Amino acid sequence: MNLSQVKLLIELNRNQFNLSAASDALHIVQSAGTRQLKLLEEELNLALFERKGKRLTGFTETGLKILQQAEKMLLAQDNIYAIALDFHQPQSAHLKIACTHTQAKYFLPKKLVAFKRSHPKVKVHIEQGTPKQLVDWVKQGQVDLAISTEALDDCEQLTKIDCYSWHHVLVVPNHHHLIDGPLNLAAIADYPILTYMAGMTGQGKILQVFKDEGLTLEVDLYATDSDVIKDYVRLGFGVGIIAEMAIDSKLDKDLTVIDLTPWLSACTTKVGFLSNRYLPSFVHDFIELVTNPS
Amino acid sequence: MNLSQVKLLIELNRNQFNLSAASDALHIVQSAGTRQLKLLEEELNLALFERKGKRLTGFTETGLKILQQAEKMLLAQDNIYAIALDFHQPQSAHLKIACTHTQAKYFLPKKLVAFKRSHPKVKVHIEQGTPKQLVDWVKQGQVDLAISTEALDDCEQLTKIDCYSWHHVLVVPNHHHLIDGPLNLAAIADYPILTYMAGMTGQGKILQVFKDEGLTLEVDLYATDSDVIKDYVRLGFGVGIIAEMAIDSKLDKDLTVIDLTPWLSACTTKVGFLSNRYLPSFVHDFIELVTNPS
DNA sequence: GGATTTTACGCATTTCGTAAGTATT
DNA sequence: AATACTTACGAAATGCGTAAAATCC
Repeated sequence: MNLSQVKLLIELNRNQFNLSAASDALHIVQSAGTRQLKLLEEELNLALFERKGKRLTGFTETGLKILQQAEKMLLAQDNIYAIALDFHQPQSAHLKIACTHTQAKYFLPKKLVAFKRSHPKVKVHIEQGTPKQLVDWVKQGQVDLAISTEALDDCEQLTKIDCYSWHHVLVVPNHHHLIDGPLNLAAIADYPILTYMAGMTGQGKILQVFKDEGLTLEVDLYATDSDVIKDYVRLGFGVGIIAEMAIDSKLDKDLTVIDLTPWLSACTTKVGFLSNRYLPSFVHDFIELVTNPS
Repeated sequence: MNLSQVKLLIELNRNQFNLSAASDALHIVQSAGTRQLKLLEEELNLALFERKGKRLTGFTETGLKILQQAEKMLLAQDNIYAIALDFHQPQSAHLKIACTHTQAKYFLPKKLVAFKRSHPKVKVHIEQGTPKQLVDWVKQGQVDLAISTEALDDCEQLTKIDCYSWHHVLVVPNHHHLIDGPLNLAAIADYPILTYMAGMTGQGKILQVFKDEGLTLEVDLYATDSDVIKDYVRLGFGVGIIAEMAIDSKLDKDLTVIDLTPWLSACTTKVGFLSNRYLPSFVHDFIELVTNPS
């Protein structure tokens, strides 16, 4: 067996079993690709691919198992190069974080200040997206880690560590009627609701709680962004349900914040990363930072 | 990079950084080994080994990190060959189990009967040893899995799944004084105790419970084997504390079994294996069998 | 007919082994 | 002196590219 043969398997998988395309990806002529595949199948003495005449149509059952191991081999190889790179230019290192808007704006800043203090030369990238996107980016190795309340748990491959727990709060304009009357879910449901998009920042949990009470929420605005929600609350569109850390006690004096802990259970924000992938020490340092309270 | 270079790293680690020995292990002449190491270090542009003049004395810090990835690469490669082998001769397959005496004699039999029924052609090996040995054997790949109550949890690399929970029982000859009087730990501690060796079958838990009560146990016989303990109980050496599943209601009619659940908490027997290592489907079937209540 | 895979042949590169030389214990 | 590593050189093996043939859609 050969590393180029292993790479060929990966590329065949990426290119819908097209030998020509896979060979191109490896910068060899197509006939060389055919030959290497043939050699590998001969060495293992089994068919890695289903064939329709000469064309490859997919992996065999055994081929699929072998592909999985092939991916592990190449990941480890990539890690070796990453380690070497890390050795040569620790200074020009890049920390790539994927997270949602709420984390980027309200959780990360103080963490990154601390991180920059201990690692002044590391460049930081913050990629924003939906929780599902974050997970994809981590899986594909585009980013080092993802910080999110959602979607991380759905992915088996990711190692997850808790960062912190928090609650949702209700935000209304000052002097809103809800402030005076007795508070309960039914009272809230009387107003148009502004909150997060599906799959973001614990939104599913919010809707579920109202549904369990037999209440239908009239959600008038779905946003990815806590600030957008707050602004439309200011404009009188309705009442907002957002994450508690999205409240800025100085800037949000025109809003009244109402505790929802009696009704909504806590959410836990986590950091997720691929434990198989080599991560430079500064990435581990950063994970340590975000998973330890303040 | 090259698979033979990767193998060379592994062999250098196994052979105390002796290039000649490592080269021998790879069936190449020593000069070829030197050359490959040089090529690899040149490609990565870093020193993998500490050197004293020409001699290699150990891995550098970076070299050690790379060694770990190299081991992952070769493990995945071995897995590919294992998958191919599994494909060609599923019939001549061998299931290698490591466990303690108690598991081999009192837990495995009914499981293996069921396993043999569904996989008649698989040959079964049962390797007995102390819990620590079992863990080593699994880590080194000498066996497919270990079944034990102890030591598995100490090993990070192993994947552990619970098999079943059980309690310790007190065994005494019929008509023993302990049967009539009020039972408590102090009463038991009045007699010489026969039980397992340190590190076996929940022994640590037993001693601890007595110690917590301020009692010192007079252990007159430590054994690895429940049957040995029972026999010496029969001979009047003292009272035995053994695992409940080691009682055979038919063969042990001359012994009285006394429940210890009020004092000793439950033990959990687990199966441990390397999740990185490829295990043929019949091994997974067996794990399923032992982790599901019969 | 265009795209894809297989096979054959010659050339370039890689890697090995032999052998001689250098350093370490 | 024995062991361990490096370097030089020719030989063997591996792997590539070109080109032509076969097959699929």
